[in-house]
Amino acid sequence: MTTVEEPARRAGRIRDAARTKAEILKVATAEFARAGYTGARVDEIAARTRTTKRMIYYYFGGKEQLFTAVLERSYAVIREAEQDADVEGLDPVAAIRRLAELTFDHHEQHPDFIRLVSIENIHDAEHITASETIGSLNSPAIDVIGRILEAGRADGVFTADVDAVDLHAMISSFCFFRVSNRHTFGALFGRDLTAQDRREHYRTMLGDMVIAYLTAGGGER
Amino acid sequence: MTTVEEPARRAGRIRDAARTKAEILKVATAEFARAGYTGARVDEIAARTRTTKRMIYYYFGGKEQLFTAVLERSYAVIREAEQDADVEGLDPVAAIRRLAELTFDHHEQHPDFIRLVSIENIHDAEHITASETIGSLNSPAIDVIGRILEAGRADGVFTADVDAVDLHAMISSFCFFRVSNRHTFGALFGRDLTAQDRREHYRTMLGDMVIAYLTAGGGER
DNA sequence: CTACTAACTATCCAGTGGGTTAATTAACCC
DNA sequence: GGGTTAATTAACCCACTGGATAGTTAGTAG
Repeated sequence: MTTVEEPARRAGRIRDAARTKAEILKVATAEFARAGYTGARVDEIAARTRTTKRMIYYYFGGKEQLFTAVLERSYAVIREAEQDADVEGLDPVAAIRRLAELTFDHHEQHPDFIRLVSIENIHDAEHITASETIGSLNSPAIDVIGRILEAGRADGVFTADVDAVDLHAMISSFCFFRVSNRHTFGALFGRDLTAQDRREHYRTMLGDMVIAYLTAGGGER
Repeated sequence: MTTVEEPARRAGRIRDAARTKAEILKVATAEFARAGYTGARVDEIAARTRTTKRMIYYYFGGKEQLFTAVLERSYAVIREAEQDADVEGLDPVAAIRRLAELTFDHHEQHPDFIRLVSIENIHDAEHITASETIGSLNSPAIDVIGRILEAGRADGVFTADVDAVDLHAMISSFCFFRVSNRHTFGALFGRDLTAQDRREHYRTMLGDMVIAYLTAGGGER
């Protein structure tokens, strides 16, 4: 009724390349995390965007490149978070525990990122490997751990023979597994690793484990 | 050449339901592990089998049920392996270390299983949850750990306040992550967690970590 | 030897999904 | 304000994919 043509009008048809691109990335991140690389549908991503499918190909080239872009952005977010990790001024033991807790918190707060990493591993990390922006710059977390380890050994409190990368692997494995495998673990053992009333328990457990390992008498083995 | 007709002949056209079913399962396991649930192609699975696609639907009903069957069989294999874990007669510390090493070895030897579990987690463990054969029976590993923990606490060597399920999570997380995330970890930090010349290093590291945690003075935190 | 059933093969189909072609329009430059 | 380009839309394409239909043959019971 009323004024004839132009039904509803294409409302927000304002041109903003940056915004459109960012919106596609955001939606794509959620969709890839939800359904996996193959399971994600380009049409579905487009539908949840204010743009069309063609825009995805216009800006990213294809599904594969879109997924790579999603990974690149996700890793960039993490790196930023790691930059903010402030453990200066703490003694080595407290610093490591703090860092482990930060890792724990970060994994908990970004389940979508965990899923993307799992998905990328299913695909043998081929996108990350091909990407130039991801593989190059090292994680700041490694440097921080390295410095704490050094200080701890100088103090004589850390006796374990590990380097920063391996310790990072140890901490990450616990945090990552708790989120990534919570579904199968819950189904198999009837225990929700991410239940809120167990959160502190696991957070403490992680810190205890790492510190115990680092400060162990060195007698065992 | 030689005898005319019947080119090669449908050689092994012998009827054997069990063998056909087993072959489909075997091929499907590899294909799902390789490409993920959505990425796996029923046609491809059929092609790698001595049978046809129709047989898959004949025996399993559909792609979804086939994947569930693959998971069920994979978990059954693990359970069998866990049954064989012989740690009787060892003192608690040695027993736990041995069990951790067995877990380590098993994860290393079954990367396809790791991938399947990762894939199933991406799908929120919906297949396992729906399956009747998997969720029901508990893992024998939990019972073994439980008994060792009890003995260790009775001896006074284990001071940590953990139960069997959580300790299993701790051990599994390290072993699982090392295999499941080796690609992204390698790409990011330039370290191959599954390199053969590092194998002993990580195996020892795992045992040290778990024992240190269990026997820690309990002073920290 | 016949009849019957389980195991198996060949072929087709409708919907889907990544990608494309081509036309349109907003913004920016001078 | 005319022209150029970047951003955007609409419609189409066709290989692929899970699944289905229907027909065939090996084994076996009587």
